[in-house]
Amino acid sequence: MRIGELARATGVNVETVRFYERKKLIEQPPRPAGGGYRSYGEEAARRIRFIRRAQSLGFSLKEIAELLSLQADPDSDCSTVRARAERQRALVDQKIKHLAALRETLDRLIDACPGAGAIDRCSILETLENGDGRSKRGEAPARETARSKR
Amino acid sequence: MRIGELARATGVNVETVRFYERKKLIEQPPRPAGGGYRSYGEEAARRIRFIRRAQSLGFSLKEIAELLSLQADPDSDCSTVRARAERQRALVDQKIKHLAALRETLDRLIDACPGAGAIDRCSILETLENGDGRSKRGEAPARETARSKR
DNA sequence: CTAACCACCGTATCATGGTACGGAGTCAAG
DNA sequence: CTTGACTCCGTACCATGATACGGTGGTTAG
Repeated sequence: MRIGELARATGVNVETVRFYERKKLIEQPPRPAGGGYRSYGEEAARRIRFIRRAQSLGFSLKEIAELLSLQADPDSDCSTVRARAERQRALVDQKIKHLAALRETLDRLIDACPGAGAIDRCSILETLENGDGRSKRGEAPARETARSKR
Repeated sequence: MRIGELARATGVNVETVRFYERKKLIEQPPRPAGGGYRSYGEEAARRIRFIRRAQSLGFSLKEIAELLSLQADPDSDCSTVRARAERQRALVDQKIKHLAALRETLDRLIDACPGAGAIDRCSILETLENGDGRSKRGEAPARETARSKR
């Protein structure tokens, strides 16, 4: 398989394949001596599908790289992988809780809104202006990139 | 108030204030003629708090800019704001559903995992390899940046 | 008056997950 | 033997939400 075929077979962009190579998520096959095109095997396709499935479970590329190296390491144990999955589940739970609280607040705001009338008496905007959206002052927005204190 | 005081008062970084200015979320006061420091009023502080509160409800800076311009437009109606909030709620609902499905899948995987044993018989990795994680082939990972087809 | 300390400003960098581009090389068909 | 399709490669760019840096200039206390 050449790279274009691989990309088509796995439903990703050619550039994405190269991107994964740069990120060491898949191995770049050597160019044939004397020049020519790289040739990819089924292994590469399986890797890419692995990556996409893991992404769909919410794993980041970094975490996926870790899963892949666990997979490659004969000394690693299934319990390690399981622990990763559990950590991921806990993160997902956290996010769900956060979103549920958000939803609550939005609900309250929407219910309190008369739904018509001049903008300067909009209860939603007023709440945003003056607070009492039950959020701590100066609260950091829930970012994806939560690299703990730097 | 000078910028540092404003930043302290609102709990954000000075650079963040400037960043919001560049993004036109808050107005940059003119420098006094003849040089000197810009002076910020309570208005600026209210704006920044507005932004942080709206962020904590899941609005992006772009959406917040829209809310702010609605607020500034005397012809706009409360119903428009309400509609934004409803759209936001729908998005939150969608994300919650997505995460709940994720959680389900992770749960199944974790339950099926023996929790110990050689990595090459790990059922979690196997599922990622061969699929049946109930996800459509070639599924796009749920990204935040969902700019519809380009 | 001068040392700290802040403000100003443009630009660079971070992380995340890609996508795009341009020029050169390769390959197969006509 | 040329054309068109593809590959290769480095680098640049997209969005998102900041944070950092360095040089210059204003301000204020001692």
